[in-house]
This record gives sequence, C-alpha cells and structure tokens, in this order.
Amino acid sequence: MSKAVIIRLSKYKNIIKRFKKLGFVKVFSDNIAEAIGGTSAQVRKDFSLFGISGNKRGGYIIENLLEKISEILGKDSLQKAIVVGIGHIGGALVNYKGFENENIKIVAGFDIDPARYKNEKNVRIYPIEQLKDFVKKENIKLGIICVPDIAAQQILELMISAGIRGVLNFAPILLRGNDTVVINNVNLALELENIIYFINVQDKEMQSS
Amino acid sequence: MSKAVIIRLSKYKNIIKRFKKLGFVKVFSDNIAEAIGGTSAQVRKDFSLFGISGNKRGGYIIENLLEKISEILGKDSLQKAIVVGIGHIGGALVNYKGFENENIKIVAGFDIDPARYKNEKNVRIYPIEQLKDFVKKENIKLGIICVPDIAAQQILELMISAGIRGVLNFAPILLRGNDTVVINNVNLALELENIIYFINVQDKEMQSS
DNA sequence: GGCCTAATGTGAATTTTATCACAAAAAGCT
DNA sequence: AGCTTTTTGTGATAAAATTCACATTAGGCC
Ligand SMILES: NC(=O)c1ccc[n+]([C@@H]2O[C@H](COP(=O)([O-])OP(=O)(O)OC[C@H]3O[C@@H](n4cnc5c(N)ncnc54)[C@H](O)[C@@H]3O)[C@@H](O)[C@H]2O)c1
Ligand SMILES: NC(=O)c1ccc[n+]([C@@H]2O[C@H](COP(=O)([O-])OP(=O)(O)OC[C@H]3O[C@@H](n4cnc5c(N)ncnc54)[C@H](O)[C@@H]3O)[C@@H](O)[C@H]2O)c1
Repeated sequence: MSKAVIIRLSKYKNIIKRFKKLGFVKVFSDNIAEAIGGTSAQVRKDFSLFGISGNKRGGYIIENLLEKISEILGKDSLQKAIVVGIGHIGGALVNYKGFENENIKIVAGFDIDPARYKNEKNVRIYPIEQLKDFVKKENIKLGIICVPDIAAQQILELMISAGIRGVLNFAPILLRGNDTVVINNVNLALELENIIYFINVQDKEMQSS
Repeated sequence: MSKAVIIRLSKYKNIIKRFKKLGFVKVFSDNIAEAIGGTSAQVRKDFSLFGISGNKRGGYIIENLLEKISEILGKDSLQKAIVVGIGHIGGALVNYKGFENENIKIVAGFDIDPARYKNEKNVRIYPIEQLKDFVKKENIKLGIICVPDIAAQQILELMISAGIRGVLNFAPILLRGNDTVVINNVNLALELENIIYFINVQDKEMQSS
C-alpha cells in the first residue's frame, strides 16, 4: 500500500474524529472529501481498497469507520517514541502536547550535551550513551532524529542497533538505513524552495495572460 | 510541473553543491542518483524535462548545472520570509541558520503575545498587528504559520491580505486559501502515524514468512 | 408496497509518473 | 584513424494513481 494512501487514511481518521466530536453519527464520502480537500470518489476508492464499506444511501457510521481505520493504521495502542538531539527542534517536540491526541507519546529525549539533561516539563532527557539500554528495556520502536546533519547517520545506526524500527529525520541529508527500518524525512528548506518555485510559476502565468 | 519533480530538482541542487565543495568539476547522473537515493535514468529524464543537457560520456559540468537549476527554481536572489507564532516551532525556525545556505532568510517574526516581543538572536519579533504593513513595505512573499491550529486560518487570511504568496503551515488543519497563494503543510503527527503503519506492515510480513 | 432519490462500490478509462532500453555522441586508447 | 567504452538523451513501455461513470442498493415518502 502506498505511502500516499496511508497519509490520506490518517487524514480521514482525523477529520472523522472531529465530526464525531461535533456530535455526528454518520458521514458521507462527500463530507470527508470536502474536509480534507479531495474528491468523494477517492475517499470511497480508498475505503474500498481496505475493505471498508458503508451503507448505500446511508453513508458511513462514524463509530465503525474509526474502528476500522484505527485497526488498519495500527494505532489502537499507545505508541512510544524517543527524540535524539534536544536542541531547537527536539525541544519543541518533547514539549508538544498535540501528539497525545494521536496516541503517540514521546517518553524520553537523548543528547550528547550535559547541559540538556535537565528535565523538560514532562519528558526526561538522558545522555546518548543510555539510548540503547533504554530503547531495549522499554521496547521503543519509534525514533526522531533532531541532531545536526553531520551526526544524523551515526544516530540512525545507533537507533537501528538498539532495535528502533521507524525514524522521523529532521536532518537535511539522505540517511542510509536497511530493510529493518523505515525512514521518513522532514526537510523544511526543501519545502520552502518548493513554495518559492510555485510562486514564481504563478507569477509567470499571470504575466503571460 | 509536478511538486515531486521540483523537490527532486532541489535535492539534485543540494548534493551537486556538496560535490562542488569537495572540489569536483563534473558529475554523472549516476553519482547524483546514488547520492539522493534514486535512479540515474530519472535524473536524466528530469534534466531533459527542463532542457538541461550534459555531455555524452563527459557527464555534467557542475557550474553549468547549478546555474541552470537555480534559474529554474528561481533562487538566484535571496528570498525573505516571515514567521508567525514564535512559540516552540516558530522559535526554532527564527533561530535556525541552515536556511541561509539555501538563500532563504527569515527577516521577522510576529506574535500576539507581548512576552515574545523581545528580539531573538538575529530576528526581531513584532506584534501581529504590524504584519500587514511590514509585509507590504518589505515586499515579503513567503510566510510560515506556527500558531495553534485554531488561529491558523485567520493568520492565513491576514497573510493573503498583506500580499503573501506562499505559505508553509505547521498547524494540523486544512487551510482554505485561494489561487493567489500556494500552501504546503508540515504535519508531523501524520508523518509519525505513517511510519507506525509501515512498521506494522513489516512486522506482519516477517511473521508470515 | 411501489416509486423516487441519494448514496455507495467498483470496474474501466484516463492521466500521471517512473522505468527500460538503446541509438547517438564523445573520450580515450592503440 | 579506427575501435572500444562510457555516458547521455529520449522515445517507448510499464506501472501507479486518480477520475469517471454507472449499476446497485437502501431509505424516505406517498
Ligand atoms: N531549527 C530549525 O528550525 C531547523 C529547520 C530545518 C532543519 N533543521 C534540522 O534539524 C536538526 C536539528 O536542528 P536544531 O536547530 O534543533 O539544532 P540544535 O543545534 O538546536 O540542536 C541539536 C542538538 O543535538 C545535540 N547533538 C549533537 N550531536 C549529537 C549526538 N551525536 N548525539 C546526541 N545529541 C547530539 C546537540 O547537543 C543539540 O542539543 C538539524 O539537522 C537541522 O539541520 C532544523
Ligand atoms: N511543537 C511541536 O513540536 C509541534 C509539532 C507538530 C505540530 N505543531 C503545530 O505547530 C503549531 C505551533 O506549535 P508550537 O508548539 O510552536 O505552539 P506554541 O504554543 O509553542 O506557540 C504558538 C505561538 O503562537 C502565538 N499565537 C497564538 N495565536 C496567535 C495569533 N492569533 N497571532 C499571532 N500569534 C499567535 C502564541 O503566542 C505562541 O507564541 C501548532 O499548530 C502545533 O499544532 C507543533
């Protein structure tokens, strides 16, 4: 199943949750599409792909939908994560409360710099040397890399050796993993460049019309 | 031109710059592909799409390549950006030095909370009321939204009314723009859920083999 | 109960994206 | 100078993703 479909499923889940909070019991593919900025056909196709079905004319029962989607996404249980590199970005993440809505909890931070070992509000920060033990003992599967690019590959390897299975990487370099680990990258400079390009395209289109 | 191609072009540019720093004068499509984790055919196809050509058997002259790509990406000149919401994420961004390599400079921050108006190391933080004037006077085209989700749509509208043309949004909601503005979203919870899904898929595959 | 309408579910068609594969050109060697 | 090798550039092909379009079914109404 492609990454894009799964991202859409997560989006569906989020907005369906919002509908639920508003007191709705049913939704239509139209409602969902509108709310995430897609088409109803795609919503239905995606659902069909995962064997999720609703009621002709009656739409989908929110309760059922959420259950099915959560099952697919594997988010029934709380997912624990760690952050390595408690600088600007890492610090923002360990203090962020929004992940808990999604059943994700950052349980520890790690850094090489002793000045970081003070506890953040809720999350304890440990020396990097303790990562491996901690991850093994707590059976952590998810790691977030917020160290400078120069250190990122080395941290990835440490994580892999500790048994981490999924990584979100903020360092602007290509990490070399292996087939035991899935890596997603967040590259903000790339996002900005992309926006700049499309602004320029728009400008040119306007000039020529 | 699709977003994905442009993202690849940016990646090409970044690694070509790195080759240049290492003293290389030429590169081959193979080298580039290897470095960004793609195929050489795709590198060449992408180049061909933009009319970038090299020398049969001789590869590409780095100097030419960089010039051509920068021209396409519209990054010859410095791009000024502003950040709204100088909390955890916004604070990280205004203190980040890495964007300057990419010819992007965050020139100001804006917040609703007077406690934020102290200057960050290099970037001044202004009351949100001053955004419109500032953006118009300085002719800013690029805005980054780091406010809580509840405030994000309103900030987007303020940005649009001030003349901002491209937005990077960290709030986990769908923003409604118009055709004068291009919006990219960074949704970290979504990224994490995605990773969790693929970890689970891997697990199931292993069990069944 | 029969009719009408509004929704789903999904094959088929289309569009988009990526890969193949190979002719053509250039560099180097003898 | 001719032969060999390497690498580009790109049509052709394949694969993936999206949209279309419509048969099907269920709810509501008279
Ligand atoms: N801050 C931003 O806005 C921003 C934007 C885009 C990308 N990034 C990227 O995100 C990453 C983090 O950026 P930041 O601004 O938070 O950096 P930072 O310098 O504020 O923090 C980095 C942290 O990593 C720690 N560290 C360094 N080497 C380590 C190691 N080997 N093991 C453990 N910890 C180590 C440092 O002690 C520090 O606390 C960088 O790769 C950066 O390029 C940051
Ligand atoms: N911090 C994270 O790790 C993280 C992770 C994922 C998503 N996000 C998202 O990024 C956004 C920012 O998160 P954060 O943790 O930096 O939040 P934060 O609470 O630390 O900062 C938000 C800032 O926005 C300012 N603000 C609020 N309303 C405003 C308004 N109307 N105009 C101007 N300024 C206003 C506040 O004064 C504050 O300084 C949120 O939407 C959050 O959901 C953050």
